[in-house]
Amino acid sequence: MQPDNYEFIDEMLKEERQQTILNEVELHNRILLTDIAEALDVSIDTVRRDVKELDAENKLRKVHGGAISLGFTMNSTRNHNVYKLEEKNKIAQKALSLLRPGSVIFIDGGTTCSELARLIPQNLSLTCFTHSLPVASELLGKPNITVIIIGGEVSSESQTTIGANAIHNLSEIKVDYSFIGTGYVDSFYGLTEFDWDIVQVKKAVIKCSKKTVLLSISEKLNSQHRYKTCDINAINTMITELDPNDQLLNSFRNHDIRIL
Amino acid sequence: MQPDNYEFIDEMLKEERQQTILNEVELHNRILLTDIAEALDVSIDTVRRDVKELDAENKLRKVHGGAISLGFTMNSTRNHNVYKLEEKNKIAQKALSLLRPGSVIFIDGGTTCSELARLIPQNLSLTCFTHSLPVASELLGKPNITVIIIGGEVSSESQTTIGANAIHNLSEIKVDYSFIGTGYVDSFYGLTEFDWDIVQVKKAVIKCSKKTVLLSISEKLNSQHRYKTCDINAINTMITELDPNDQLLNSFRNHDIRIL
DNA sequence: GGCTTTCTTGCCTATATTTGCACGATTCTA
DNA sequence: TAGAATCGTGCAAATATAGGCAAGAAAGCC
Repeated sequence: MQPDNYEFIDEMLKEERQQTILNEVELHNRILLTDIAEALDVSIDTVRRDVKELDAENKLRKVHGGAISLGFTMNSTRNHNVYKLEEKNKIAQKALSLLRPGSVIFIDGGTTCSELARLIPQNLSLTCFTHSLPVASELLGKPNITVIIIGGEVSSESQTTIGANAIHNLSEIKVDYSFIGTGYVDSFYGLTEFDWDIVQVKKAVIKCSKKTVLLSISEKLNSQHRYKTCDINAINTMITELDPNDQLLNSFRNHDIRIL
Repeated sequence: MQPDNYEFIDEMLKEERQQTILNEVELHNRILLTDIAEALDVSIDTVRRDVKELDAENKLRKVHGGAISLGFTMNSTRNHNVYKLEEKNKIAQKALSLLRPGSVIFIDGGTTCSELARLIPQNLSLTCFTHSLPVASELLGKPNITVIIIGGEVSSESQTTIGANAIHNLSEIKVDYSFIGTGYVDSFYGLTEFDWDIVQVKKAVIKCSKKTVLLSISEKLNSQHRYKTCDINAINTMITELDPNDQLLNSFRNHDIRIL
């Protein structure tokens, strides 16, 4: 989120401040307390108190570290993660450029993918498969998007469907692009995860996609964990918040990957 | 706010002063009492009294430290569905009494069913099927509940999955209880809906349930619409916010329905 | 005009609200 | 599980508020 330039007023009334916060939440769907505190030049405690009051009045929902709009979507989904939101926003912006009218795509779970879902423009018509509840919620408001949820048992941790049923359902579809996230990525070890069930689903996703696009913040580069989703070669396009020429991406250039 | 240069009048009448204050509020959307007091060269107490009177006359809204224009806050009242929330809560409370540890249940979409999902206690272990995203979200926080989403195309209006895929998925399961809502219910015409697709899904839900529980606010009693979900006899238990002996429920007593 | 009554205004004091800070508890991420 | 971020609470300083009081102005009455 780019902290907007608020009109700088020496003394802001509490009501004004709360109204400003509400406007920001409605505009961006979510805010960070720290951003608001800085933008409005008040202490974080004050913002925290304001948000708490607004929450009590049912004007928004307070979450750890920020607040989210309680608009039509029930993105009241538990803990909205606001970590590295700016980077994720940048990645999602780049990913948008791959979308064409009429495309059939899959969107994975995770905050970066949710951000992509959120940014998809109203006037773009798409068919979107997803196994992520937050992603489905983000997409629901957009009139030109057909949303299809992959059924199955819901993992409360990832808020996605997992398990045999989900994997089976994935085996019966074919999409043009899948946009997936990962816990860890390394040019040698490929994509890895902490959780076994998640790996199985991601494998199924990759299998049902003509092209696979990896969305990952640079922080995850050159890290690995226990269970392997796929080789790095299985990825067709890789998007980070970095400039494509950044040296941090050097080790990925030998592979047949498009880097955005 | 730059204190405007008011025409300096040695003795300003109370009426004039209040009009000036009103003008300022309309112009800037907000004022600080201290600014006004200084600008008009009267004591802060006088301004405070003026603003208090104007507030009582509904000309502006007094807040701590200042006043804001009435138009300023109007924009934020998006209707959030809190319609008849108390009744729905009462219904959900009654429905809770049907739940037993280990039960396998289905929960329909709609605000009454969401309320039921919200109220399910943390320590009750259940397997819950649902085709409603909001219901799934409510259940996700509860550690002892296995949540399974029925896959399919998502209807943005109802925030539930519908269509052939959802119906097929429902045909492959069997649950002890299903808790369903309805658009309209009448002892003669049965359960009816405005939307054809919704009806098809509800039929599939009823078919996969050993027992079907209808949750409906009394407002919907004795109303009907275009498409029929099922006869009233298909319902095993009916729950409204009314006392089970209420005369409004008389026409349902001839049928083999348990009324809670 | 003289008198009282009412209204307005400013000042004072006790109380309430707002705000920022400190510190331990809690939650989140890795 | 460790480290960091965030949260909640209590506290103190600054500011705002409510209500009482009194001086002065305005209005009504004789």
